[in-house]
Amino acid sequence: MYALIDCDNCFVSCERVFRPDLEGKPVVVLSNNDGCVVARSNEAKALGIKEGVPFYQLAEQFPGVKIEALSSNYTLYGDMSARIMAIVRMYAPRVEVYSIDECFCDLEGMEQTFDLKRWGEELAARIRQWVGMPVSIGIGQTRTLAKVASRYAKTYAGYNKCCVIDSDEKRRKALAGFPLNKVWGIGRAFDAKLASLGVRNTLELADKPEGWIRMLFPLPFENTWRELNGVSCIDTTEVHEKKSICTSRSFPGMITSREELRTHISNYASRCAEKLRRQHSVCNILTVFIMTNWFRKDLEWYSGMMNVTLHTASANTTELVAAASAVTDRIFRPGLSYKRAGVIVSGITPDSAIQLDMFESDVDKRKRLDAISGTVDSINRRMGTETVVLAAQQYPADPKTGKAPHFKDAILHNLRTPCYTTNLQDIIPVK
DNA sequence: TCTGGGGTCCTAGGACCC
DNA sequence: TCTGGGGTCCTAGGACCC
Repeated sequence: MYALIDCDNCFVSCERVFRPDLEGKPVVVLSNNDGCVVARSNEAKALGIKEGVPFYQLAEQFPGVKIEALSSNYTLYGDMSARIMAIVRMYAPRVEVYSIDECFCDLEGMEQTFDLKRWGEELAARIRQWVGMPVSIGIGQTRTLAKVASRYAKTYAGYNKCCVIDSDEKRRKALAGFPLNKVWGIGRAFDAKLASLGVRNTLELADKPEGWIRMLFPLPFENTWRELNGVSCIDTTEVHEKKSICTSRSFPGMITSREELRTHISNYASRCAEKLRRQHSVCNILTVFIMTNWFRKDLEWYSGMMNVTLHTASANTTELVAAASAVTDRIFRPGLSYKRAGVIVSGITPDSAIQLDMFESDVDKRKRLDAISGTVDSINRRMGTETVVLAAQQYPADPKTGKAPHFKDAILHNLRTPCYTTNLQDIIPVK
């Protein structure tokens, strides 16, 4: 059996722990640049606020309605998440963190000694008490069925935050009442396709013969179908080495200057290098992409993307920034207004086994550059991110203050809440 | 005026190699 | 006039997840 522990409206709930005045109100949390709605309270969902709507449209859609909106505060959410996962680990030996707001537990061997329904109820109550986060727990024979169960636990208060599907009878009953587009692995496109094939609910899909699935759907979909039938075949065991790492941003305004774009891209490359070093990896492919504003139909649309293969795999800031900068020059088209750009690194291998280039002439230079990156990392860890950066990452100084703005400030967060749990200055006073 | 960011896997076509 | 078979790599796009 598997359990899914899933936070209820995670980002909103994190904020409410420190802002109890937000309880009972429609609350939304926004994406970077306060662009889109990424999380909603139940009250906001009940109003009909859809996920992903642009923030500025809320005022048009809901005139006169008081909606509390907050910028996203990932430092806070990450810390809250870590606390929750730590509690789950006290309750189950094998925990797979699947995302910031959910984790799976492999419960093999626990069925005999525990009443799983009570186990789940206790865990949910403990997380609520210790961290303040409401969670819903679903338990089933496969991870997909655990997901189904967690949705029931979330939707109906009668489950007391934990729903267990532990018999074929319960499985069939649960699937018969389950909308296809809420199944893990079925998105808009498959939902539409299934509808056109006359499949009306999840049980009807599960009952289709294997050959039918295989003929009409791509490979990964077969796994979803098997899981619905109680055959576990989707593994979420944590992978420590990612296959690709991406740093990208949309700009609050638009960028026309090559130099400004290059400065941003240098910062993305630097972030990618840091992420690589954090997971003890190196990459040998670096991709840069830039694009104009998709939504501005009155402006020319352009999207440029280019790879560069590094002679020697690297996680070195200097080398990745130089590579990214060179690629940027090749895809940059003057006269356009750019809205979004990013750097992707791939071809990732462990940094313990770097294959040197046959023609690498100056191995010592590489070692020196790596040592510099390591030193910069430790300074920035201690003194704060971007205390030390390459000159290429530096934005022009503000003429008024004479100070150069930081990359981390290049995003708008007008409705930002404090880092209650990670910054001493932000700790709330207790009277 | 204002429209997120970070991943995974799969497929298909074109360029190029032998 | 007739025009193969087996690869790799890159690009681009589409599906899904959070």
